[in-house]
Amino acid sequence: MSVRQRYGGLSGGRPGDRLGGAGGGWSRDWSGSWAGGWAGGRFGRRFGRRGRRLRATARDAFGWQQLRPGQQEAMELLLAGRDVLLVMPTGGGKSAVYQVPGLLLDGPTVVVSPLIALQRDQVMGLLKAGAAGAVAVNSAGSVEAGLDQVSAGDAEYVFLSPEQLAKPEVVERLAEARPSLIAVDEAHCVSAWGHDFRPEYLRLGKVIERLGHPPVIAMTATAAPTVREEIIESLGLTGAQQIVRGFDRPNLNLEVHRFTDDDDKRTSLADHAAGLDGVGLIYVATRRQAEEYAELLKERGRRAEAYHAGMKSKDRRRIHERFQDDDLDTVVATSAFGMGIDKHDVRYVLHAAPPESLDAYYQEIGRAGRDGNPADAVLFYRTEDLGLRKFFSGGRADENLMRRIATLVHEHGGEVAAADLRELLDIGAARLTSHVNLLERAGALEVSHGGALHYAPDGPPPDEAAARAAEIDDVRHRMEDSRLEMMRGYAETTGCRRRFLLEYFGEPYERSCGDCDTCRSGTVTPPEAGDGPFPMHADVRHAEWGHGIVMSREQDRITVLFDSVGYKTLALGVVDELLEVV
DNA sequence: CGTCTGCCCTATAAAGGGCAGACGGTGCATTATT
Repeated sequence: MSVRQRYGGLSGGRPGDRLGGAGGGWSRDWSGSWAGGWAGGRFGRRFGRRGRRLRATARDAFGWQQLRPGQQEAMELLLAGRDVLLVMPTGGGKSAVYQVPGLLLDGPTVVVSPLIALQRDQVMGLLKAGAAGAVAVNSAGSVEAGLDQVSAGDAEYVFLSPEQLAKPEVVERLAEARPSLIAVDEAHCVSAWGHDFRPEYLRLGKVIERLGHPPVIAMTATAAPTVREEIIESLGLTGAQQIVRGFDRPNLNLEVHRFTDDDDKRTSLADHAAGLDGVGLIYVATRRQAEEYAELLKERGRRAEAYHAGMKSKDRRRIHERFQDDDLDTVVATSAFGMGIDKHDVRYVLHAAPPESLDAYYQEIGRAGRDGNPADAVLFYRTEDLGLRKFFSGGRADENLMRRIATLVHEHGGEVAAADLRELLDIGAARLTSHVNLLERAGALEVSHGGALHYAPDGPPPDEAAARAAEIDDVRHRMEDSRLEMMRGYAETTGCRRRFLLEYFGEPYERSCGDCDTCRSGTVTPPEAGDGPFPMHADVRHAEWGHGIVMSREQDRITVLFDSVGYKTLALGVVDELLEVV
């Protein structure tokens, strides 16, 4: 399957909606979204009756006087039975998009949420609004009691983690309640966490099927095309409509400060942060750095605290509260601090090290300037800092282990309990799940409702299955490496940074913003006029890497997203013989 | 992949070089122990 087929197909369902070969955009849904901002209106007219019902419910049950076009469009699609992928900035009102239709549809709404803290916030908000019952089913409380509440019809909204949904008995209970809507919150976790950290994320597609596949909405604040594609594929969304609201945040001042020496960088960042007004965030790569930088800022007279997952949950909660209440100037954090931040006047987000992808970077700097006032997004960068990210993404799957798993299940011939396999192989649950996930994608294993494994009737023999699974894992790692390379590209580009970011997210932006550090310093070469040999978003074929899509063009180079190896930046003049438009 | 830690080594003695090995993020759930 080609990138274009996948992208085009993803927003499909209504063929007339696609731009047929015009080459200017991938689908009308997208072009309408990124150009339109909030100023829509066409959907309200098109779905008059549903729109009125939705607006009335929003007003009567939640007290919202108006719905934004992106919200209403998504809600109407859900009421019409469609699956939706919604990419909308935090603070754009993503929660409303499932809450309102949830009330109108007959049956509970299942909300998949990655953090217990987020589940708690959402439940409290809903109960406060008083619109309907809500319950979180997780290890912080009684799972049994929560499910009873659902069975009794007392909970319109049920919040669960993917781990709860990996338990067959939980899914059975939910299925009996006949859910009418499934919302997957923070859906980028599917791609970011599913493959190793929290492999249950990759099982959600099966869960959705088991729950009868009611309309599904997957929601996230930031996702590049490859990530969107992965979410849709992994969740098994059918004919999903993508609603992508503009990525551009003109009030964010984009800068990169480059260093060769780590001490210089540290001092420079601390001095810089100490001179900034307002409340801000500093992202660091390790827990230890969080402590160190917090100390440096305290020495400079700022109210700063570290935040990372190694701290007591009580202290973490306290720091979060103080941050919200302006009782701190700066929180110095690992990636642990982020989801659940609801603060609109964050004036700066500084990075002491690059994250693993531009998706993660944009997610993190997106926490600045939600109020629309100017805010700084400054990356303090050394090339060496990419090494740690490479390490974190490391770990290739173990082909031998996969061969052993496949062989065991194959020879057994029937249903094998996961627990038995774990004991037999002496490995942890996460390790088993991630390897089983790969074997499943290779078409060798199937997981039944009860959670047991069996060999796929038409599956390849164990050896071949393991090899195929290893190849799937390999492609993913190549993709991941290329995403890190794009992070490097952003940090090291002499072109317009805003353009680099937006084109990464698939928004054509063939100009310079005039406002980022590179534009101001005059290093930006003017974008190439006209079409050139490789137009934006053209399908191309490379002699070695096969099919790809042109993601960005500069005067002397282009960046192509290849199906097999991810992002590659190619020098024009050199590459012309190897690359052709197809 | 890069950095930090701890140890050995040298040999007027002290401090610093060299080297091997450890460590590095995100959270769910569950279980055993106070």
